[in-house]
Amino acid sequence: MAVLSQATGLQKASLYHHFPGGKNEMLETAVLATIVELERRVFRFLDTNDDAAERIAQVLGGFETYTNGGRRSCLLAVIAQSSVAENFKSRIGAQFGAWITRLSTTLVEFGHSPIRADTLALEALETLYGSLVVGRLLGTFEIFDLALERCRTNIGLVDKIEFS
Amino acid sequence: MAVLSQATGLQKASLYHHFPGGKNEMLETAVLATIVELERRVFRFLDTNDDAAERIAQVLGGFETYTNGGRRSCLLAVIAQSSVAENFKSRIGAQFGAWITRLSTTLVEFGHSPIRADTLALEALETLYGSLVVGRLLGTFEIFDLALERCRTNIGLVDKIEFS
DNA sequence: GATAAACTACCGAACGTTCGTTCCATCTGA
DNA sequence: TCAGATGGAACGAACGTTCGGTAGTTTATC
Repeated sequence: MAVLSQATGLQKASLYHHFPGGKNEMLETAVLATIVELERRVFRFLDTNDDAAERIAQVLGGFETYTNGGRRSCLLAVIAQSSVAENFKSRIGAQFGAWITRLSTTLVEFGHSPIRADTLALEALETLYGSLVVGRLLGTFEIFDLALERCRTNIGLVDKIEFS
Repeated sequence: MAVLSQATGLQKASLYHHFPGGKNEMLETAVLATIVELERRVFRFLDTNDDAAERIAQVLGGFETYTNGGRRSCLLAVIAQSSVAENFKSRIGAQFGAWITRLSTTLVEFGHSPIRADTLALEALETLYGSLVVGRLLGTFEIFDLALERCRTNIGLVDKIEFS
């Protein structure tokens, strides 16, 4: 509460005016807001009119800006670890499932087989979130960009360098 | 404190007898114990007398049992996310740096180039920790085994299936 | 080998502090 | 004028910590 009070510039009593449900409602609002933010800054690009390659590239770029180049961690990932958010687990799970499905669909449109697309979509999220975690463990942010580049290569957005 | 009290079967006052430094010392002990556990159950295998392929396989298998097949998350990853453990960040970072270096050395012995080995070592940890996080986000543990298998394939421990 | 002294592990009870919450009064803008 | 936004003040509960005491085990002393 003290942190929220300082961050918002409001006293605790004022926070209770906006969130009568208390701590629980505040957390729920934060979770839903994060889902909205991820949709707006990252996965929204899957549904534009650009061609598949461009859409995938925008998703990856969106995730880079969303995490500020790996410097900022994702609230959903943080609370998914702790036991705080048992209530939100199914909501978050369904949302990520939908995002992965949409990404996979776009990967099929890009040219991959359905099975390969499913693997690549899951693999991409694992790589991105994994590099966020490992970056924090190591105390460096450089590995995030490497992971992002690896994603692009695996998907086929970047031509592999050939030594010929 | 209540959780620790219940988990240990000791009253809070007794915990303070064993950890006069209070909450801080308890967290520090948990962090150091986790590092010891990871060394004992996972990375210790890098320094046995087995050949390189066997050692790497044992490390991956050790991580699988350590996380109970992706069901249990790693304390270090959890606290590295939060701002709780600013004090331990450098300690954890140094430790993971050392582990990655040792893994990379073994990968060179296995036959990879030094540069490729560095990449593979980092990539392996990212994949494993990433699948832990994404598994929790999705609410499923099956993807952990897939990620583990992908690690083995990338490293070259498993022959790719050829359709001939 | 018996006795006292010191040490160890443990707990009940209390303490000040912070947390989560509520009530009520004031202020603001339409 | 009046609904909505804000904060001061208070409250019970939980947290983090300390203190004093008990029971059991070692160690030192004769």
